[in-house]
Amino acid sequence: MTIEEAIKQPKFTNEYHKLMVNLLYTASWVDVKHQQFMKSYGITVQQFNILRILRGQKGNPLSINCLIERMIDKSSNASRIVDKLEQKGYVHRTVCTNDRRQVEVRITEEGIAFIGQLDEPVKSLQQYAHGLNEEEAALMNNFLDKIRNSEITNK
Amino acid sequence: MTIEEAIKQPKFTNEYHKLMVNLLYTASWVDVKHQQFMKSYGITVQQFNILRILRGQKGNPLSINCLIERMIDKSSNASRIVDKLEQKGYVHRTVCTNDRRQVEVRITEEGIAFIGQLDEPVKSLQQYAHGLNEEEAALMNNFLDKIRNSEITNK
DNA sequence: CTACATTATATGTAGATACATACATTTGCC
DNA sequence: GGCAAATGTATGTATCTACATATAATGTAG
Repeated sequence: MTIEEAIKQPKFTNEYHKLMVNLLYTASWVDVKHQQFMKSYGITVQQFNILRILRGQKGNPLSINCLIERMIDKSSNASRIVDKLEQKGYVHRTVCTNDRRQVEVRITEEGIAFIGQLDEPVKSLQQYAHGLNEEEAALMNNFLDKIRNSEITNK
Repeated sequence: MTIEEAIKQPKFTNEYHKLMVNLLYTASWVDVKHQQFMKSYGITVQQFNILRILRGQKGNPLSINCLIERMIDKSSNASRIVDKLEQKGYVHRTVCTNDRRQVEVRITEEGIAFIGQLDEPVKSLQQYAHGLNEEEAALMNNFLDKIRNSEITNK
């Protein structure tokens, strides 16, 4: 299905207009797929991303601020997402002794076990990118970076 | 800024993994820009999109279902978005006489005047796509369509 | 025509979100 | 040390969202 069909709009003013719409539409489409997948495991996409970031730390903790820096959608309430993960027993909070304003968030054994069980099925989500070959994927990564960086030059 | 820098992740497992993350991150980035812009005019992105769809109808009404079909992010509560627009006086609802289940949503004169005043400033949002030349934009549109269509073949 | 399924929209509800603000702690300056 | 600014996190609030359900109108099988 082309983007024109997907949103029943026969034509766009130009290729750039179409690109903005297509980008937002496709990302929303991918996001919904991720949401549905995560929901079937009783977790949200944001919770999953934070768990994965923490696992990548190999036992080292991260503060809430560091988590925000690494999140795909920089949420203003990472604090409450961590709340949920803590309720589920997947992460653990401790006050940082060096700087008592900071909170050290660490993944628990349960968290590691839980996310580990998702590793295989999660790969299927990446398959969405496989409509492209590796060269095309690399090119598109390049384009996406360019879009974000065009801000300064254009305004 | 590369996607690696943007989310402080030094490397991805492969170009496809990176693409999924980059797509979600960049779309969220663009979306936030749109949100901020629309907010400065007292409207949400979703409300704006519906208004623009209705204006494109040249006076012909659209049902709620038709609106959903044309929305970029197919919302489950288009009904309530139309509520907000009606409260602002930008659209008008009437029951369809042929099928009394349907609601005919029409843009009002006030709605046309309101959205008309946004035409020029909205163009600046499209500028985000101008980090690419027209050929690259077309190629990327092609890639985005491919990503959505890879679903069937891959699962 | 009646009964039941389907369609179109609206609404109730729990949870998530953005934004502003609060609170505690640390930093830097005098 | 004392005090204002800055920082890191949490929380209050209104709004938004997804999902389930309600309501009403239409279609259809018998």
